[in-house]
Amino acid sequence: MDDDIRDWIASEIERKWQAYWDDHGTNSFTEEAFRGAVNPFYNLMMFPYPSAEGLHVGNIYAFTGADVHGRFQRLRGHEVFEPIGFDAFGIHSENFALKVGAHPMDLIPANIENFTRQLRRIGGMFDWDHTVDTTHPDYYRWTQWLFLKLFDAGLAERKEAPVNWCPSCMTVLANEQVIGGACERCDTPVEQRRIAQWFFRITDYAQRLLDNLDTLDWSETTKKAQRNWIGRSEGAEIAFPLVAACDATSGTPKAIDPSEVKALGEEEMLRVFTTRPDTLFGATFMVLAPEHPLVDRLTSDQQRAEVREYRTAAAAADLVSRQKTDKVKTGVFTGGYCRNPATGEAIPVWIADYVLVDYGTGAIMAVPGHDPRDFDFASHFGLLIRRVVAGADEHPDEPLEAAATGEGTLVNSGRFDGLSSDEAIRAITAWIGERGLGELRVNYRLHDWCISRQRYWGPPIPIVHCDACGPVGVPEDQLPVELPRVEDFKPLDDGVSPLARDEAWYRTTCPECGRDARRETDVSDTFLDSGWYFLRYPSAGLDDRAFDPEITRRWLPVDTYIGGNEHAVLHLLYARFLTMVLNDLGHLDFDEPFTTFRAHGLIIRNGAKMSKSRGNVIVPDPIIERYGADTFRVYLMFLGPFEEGGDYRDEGIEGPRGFLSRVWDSVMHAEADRVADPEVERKLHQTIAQVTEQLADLQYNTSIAAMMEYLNSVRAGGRTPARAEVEPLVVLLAPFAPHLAEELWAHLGHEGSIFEAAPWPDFDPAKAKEDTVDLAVQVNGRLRGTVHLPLGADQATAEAAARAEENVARHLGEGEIRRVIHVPDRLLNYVVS
RNA sequence: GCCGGGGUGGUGAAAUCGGUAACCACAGGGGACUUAAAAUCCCCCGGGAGCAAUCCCUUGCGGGUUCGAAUCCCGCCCCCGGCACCA
Repeated sequence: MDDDIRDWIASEIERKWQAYWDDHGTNSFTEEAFRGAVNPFYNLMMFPYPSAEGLHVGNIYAFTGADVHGRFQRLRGHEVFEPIGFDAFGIHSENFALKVGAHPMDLIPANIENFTRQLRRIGGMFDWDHTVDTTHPDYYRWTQWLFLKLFDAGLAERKEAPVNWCPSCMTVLANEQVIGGACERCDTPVEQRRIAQWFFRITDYAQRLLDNLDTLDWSETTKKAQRNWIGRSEGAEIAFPLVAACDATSGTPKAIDPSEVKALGEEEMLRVFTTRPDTLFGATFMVLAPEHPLVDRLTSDQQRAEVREYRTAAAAADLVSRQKTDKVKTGVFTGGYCRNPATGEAIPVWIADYVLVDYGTGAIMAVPGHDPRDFDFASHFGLLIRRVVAGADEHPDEPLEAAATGEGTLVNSGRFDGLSSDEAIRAITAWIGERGLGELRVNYRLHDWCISRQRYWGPPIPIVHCDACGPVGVPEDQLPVELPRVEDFKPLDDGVSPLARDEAWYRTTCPECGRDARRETDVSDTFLDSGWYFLRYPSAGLDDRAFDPEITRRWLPVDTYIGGNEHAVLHLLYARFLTMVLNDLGHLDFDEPFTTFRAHGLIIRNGAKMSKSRGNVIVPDPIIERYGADTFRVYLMFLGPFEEGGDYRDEGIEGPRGFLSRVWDSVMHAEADRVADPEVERKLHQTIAQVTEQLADLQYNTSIAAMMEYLNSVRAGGRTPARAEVEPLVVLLAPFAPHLAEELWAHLGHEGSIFEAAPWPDFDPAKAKEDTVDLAVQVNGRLRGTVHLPLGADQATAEAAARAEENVARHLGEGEIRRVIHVPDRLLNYVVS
């Protein structure tokens, strides 16, 4: 029975050790040990959404990679906290419930039970005493508390805003949830609607979110994604005085009498943001977003009908077609003019949907000579295009055939002619700044975080609307505002939350004045649930506060966070923002939640990401039943670099299976009373060095390869291993194959869990050191032989040996030796001609 | 278009402070054991020439630097992911 790994693999030994861990609390802590942890390590992985389908291979890949890291840190002497939980609120669960005609309150517990079973089965080192379910009132009570903290701090505000509306899901989507103008979930084109929504003022934190990135040990791709998302740009805000319409039929700028401008008054300004204030002299017209508040003021009677028609069309247009960048530019002239503060010319004001209302000021100065979009627009409508920047070989009055976006010096710009663009940015801004018409300014693409959802399956936003007092926060001692069980939770096309149909629930009294009032009937975004769960884990179960200050100080920030890069901007940015807010409010003494973040790669099968629609999904359970969790874990980690993912091939698991089988066989038959062979011992220490170094860096595939190579040398020629040769291997392998390692550790006569008892093998450089090397011998850079030499042999020794090689000698005979390059212990290269 | 990551045998992939390209596996071929199969074990396995020794070619393409380039530099091509009318 010892000889065949299949006897233990599929069931008994793995289940035996899983039961052992539960019974002995191997993966959890006593209260005292938890609070008093000396060398704590918080190992976090992104918690799953408990779908009806169960864990998929992608989940298991991510969790295994994180678990290997946690188990490694534990064997290295840390007290490792490795929690798991369930992100169970949200539209995904709600839509699934609607589809199968069930209630999420009934479905979720069953899904969680199934997930829990699967998570245990894969042998994760999870602390089941500190788990979290975002749909449980004990959790979302504190999600609501968090909302109130932001509300009290003035960081949550209600405003009517154009929002992305998915007509299929019938809900508002965050900008982040709109992918290419369509709903990220159902691909339905998104429409615009104006609804009063709750927003978190994440834009207040834009610069800090950007700056702190430099201090974080995160995957570079993730940091870059965040930087792009925050989208800082430097430029200037410039005010263009409004002037009355002169000749509404003309689209060309015309000089205007200064006295006329004065008479009209300059108090009314159209403000624009530009990154190119150096091109101000080339601004020959203005463009407002159709929704811009000044459109009515600017529109002349003559143009009114046309403007109204365009605005109506723009408002109705879905965002997909509106955001198409390759369509012909559209727009209409308002009949209004502004005065270019640099040239003094009156320039026409247009509206067009290529200008976005929610970026910058919602208006631009159009510089068609040097901006491709403005060039397209001007060409299409016959507006003036003026060159104000010229390259070294370009004439100032040379006509432009396309927007010139390159560097150059200023022309047609009055006293600024001849300055470089860089110099002119500061000079021109300062010049118009003297008249109070401009200043340097920074803009961000980041938008405030809309957290309102007109849906059912989420935590109610803890606000009461009172006619007298306005929106009032629910007092903390009345939390949670429980989500009622509503049987008819299907969203309707009226944009009203399902909770608004439950009058008994929403009717209440104002906490401040006691008069009749109405509860907020929107629920909050799932990203709020997941934005703080890592704070709750260590304090899970505490019912008097969201998180305990002492425990939090000891365990946070998170040491290592592992998850998918699909959350690079949404989840990770929100979590950072909330942490900063809690830091500012004195609830946390750190302002970045995740010291180290690593994004894992994707599992590819048959050339594509696994998905149901592609039909290339692997259901993990049967594989685990057949091969065991350990084999599956090793296989997944061996596929390719963890941070890059890999191709899943069904036959590939045979390699790891055979490897574990040979480990088993080698340990079972090892001779206890023999000392290690010196050659094998050398190899062992080289392996210890490599595995130790690479595990710390999540380089799992090469660590496994190193262990396989070592085992091959242990078993070379069918020799019987000595115990001293294989016992350290059991420990090295334990993070990957924890059950097998436990069983073999016990077989070797040790008491207790390997993760509690075993020291990580010591690396001894002296023992790893080779005393001979194979030196490559090249002639003119081509390999002509190798010579076996003592380590550290000098050039004379190396040359003597090299010249004695027949093949080397032959090639040296071809010419005269011009040069000899000797890299000790690596190579010898003769340059011959 | 912009920003990341990548392109190496039949396949997954190693090797990147420039120094023997292809570790470790999978698939394939051959052999041992077996009545047979499975399992297990051993050998071969980038391409070409050669009986062999050995030689030539090969890290997406084209140049360059260097005694020496998968690795560094310049110019391209392709694939994956993200962002995208953000002024």
